[in-house]
Amino acid sequence: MSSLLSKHESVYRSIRERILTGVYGPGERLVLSAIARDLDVSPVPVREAIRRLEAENLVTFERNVGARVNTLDDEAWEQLVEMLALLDGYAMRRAQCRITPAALGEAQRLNDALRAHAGGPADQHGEVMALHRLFHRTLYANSDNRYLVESLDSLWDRIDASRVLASRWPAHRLASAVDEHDELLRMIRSGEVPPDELERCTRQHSLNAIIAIRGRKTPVRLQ
Amino acid sequence: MSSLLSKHESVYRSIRERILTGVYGPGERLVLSAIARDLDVSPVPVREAIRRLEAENLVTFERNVGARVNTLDDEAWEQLVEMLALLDGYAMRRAQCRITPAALGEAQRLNDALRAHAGGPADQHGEVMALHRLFHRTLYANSDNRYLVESLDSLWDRIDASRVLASRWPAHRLASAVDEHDELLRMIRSGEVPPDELERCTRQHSLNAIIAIRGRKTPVRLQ
DNA sequence: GACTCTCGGATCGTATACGATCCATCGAAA
DNA sequence: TTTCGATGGATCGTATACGATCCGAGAGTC
Repeated sequence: MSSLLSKHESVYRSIRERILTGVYGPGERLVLSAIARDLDVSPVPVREAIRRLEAENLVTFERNVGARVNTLDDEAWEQLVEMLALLDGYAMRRAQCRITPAALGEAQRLNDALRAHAGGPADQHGEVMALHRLFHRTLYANSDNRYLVESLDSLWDRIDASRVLASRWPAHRLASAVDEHDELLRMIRSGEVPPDELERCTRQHSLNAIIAIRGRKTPVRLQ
Repeated sequence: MSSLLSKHESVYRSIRERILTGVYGPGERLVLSAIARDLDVSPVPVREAIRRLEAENLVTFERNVGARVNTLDDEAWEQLVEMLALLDGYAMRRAQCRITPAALGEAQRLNDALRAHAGGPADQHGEVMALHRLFHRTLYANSDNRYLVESLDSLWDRIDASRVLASRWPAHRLASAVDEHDELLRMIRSGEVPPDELERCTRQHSLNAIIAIRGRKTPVRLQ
């Protein structure tokens, strides 16, 4: 008599899911006993799940106080997105000569779906964010480096959990992003763009998100 | 009446230290109850510690079977070093205009110490590895991006734990590495090397480690 | 001799129990 | 009124207990 998942594993997935979808928002307290009661397990597997989430930088745990969903201030958020730009740019470089026509087509389809949202109502941020993330993942999944893909997934998780993009992406940025995506797809299809150039452009595309969010508040000082 | 560290924390540090220094080698089993007895705690905090190490990719845990120190096959090792090359290259780019003369001097001193080992006995791999890691850390610590530094530290941990470098770095590689380090320091000091160029050279320096370890066994296929 | 089955020890998985710590609240003293 | 210290509830921290699972060893069968 064994369930497929250990309790600690299913608790881990539940909490993680709730953090990524915003059910547990940034800064929210995670009380072990309350979660245990809610998920109908004892506090022990909940503690294990929280430890994993702590190691993944999704929650912060303070001794004798408890766990909280991580919060990102502006600087931390920008540094994370900068990491994303770095990894995504390199992943695109690696994917350039490995990517299948099917994956390229899928990416194009996703970007077209994004474009359909560009003029639409601003209350569908959740769906836009999911499409955007999936567009990038469809491409970087072809980079053929397991750790690169894992790191990118993890970075996106942290960025999603912070709700910064979801709440502050300026509406006008979406149109530019979609155009940049198209340009990246063109570069890959052409097969004649030097790797350095493709990596540079992909990196810049992600860095543009930082500039867009900063707006005119602070001087841009990237690199 | 409180110790500075919770038991789970001190257990975590103990096990981690043993993995990084090779006391627990790759593939070695970590039996919870044995570790608990050894460190004089109950199995519960040991389990928490193992969960963290699992999330950090230092150990793998299999349900109802137990934990093992992670093993890296050649391909996995190369992919990790490739990540290291990517992050380290970018960190150097960011550090270029931030690095202090003191840090530069320290790096030079470390590299000189490395050179002193270049012709010496081959049985001091441990010390050479530590110096080499520290040389790079002294530079990338100036990159002013917290997550970049954390990721680099974590990558070095995993690479150290795999014992691949320690056991298979060809002796002749050290001399070349030391020369490349000098060249990187020169580039930073000159203050006139374009960021792209510095990043490219730093990245290549790390990739050279892969080529050196591969030897002539397999065709080199980077990027 | 090879295969299967059963059994038992090793090990993990989780619940429960209870002590330790923190912190918000409230009352007393300055 | 402000400050300080006491108090109690909320919450974490860890030990213990015991059931569940795995896996290897040995017996039994073909």
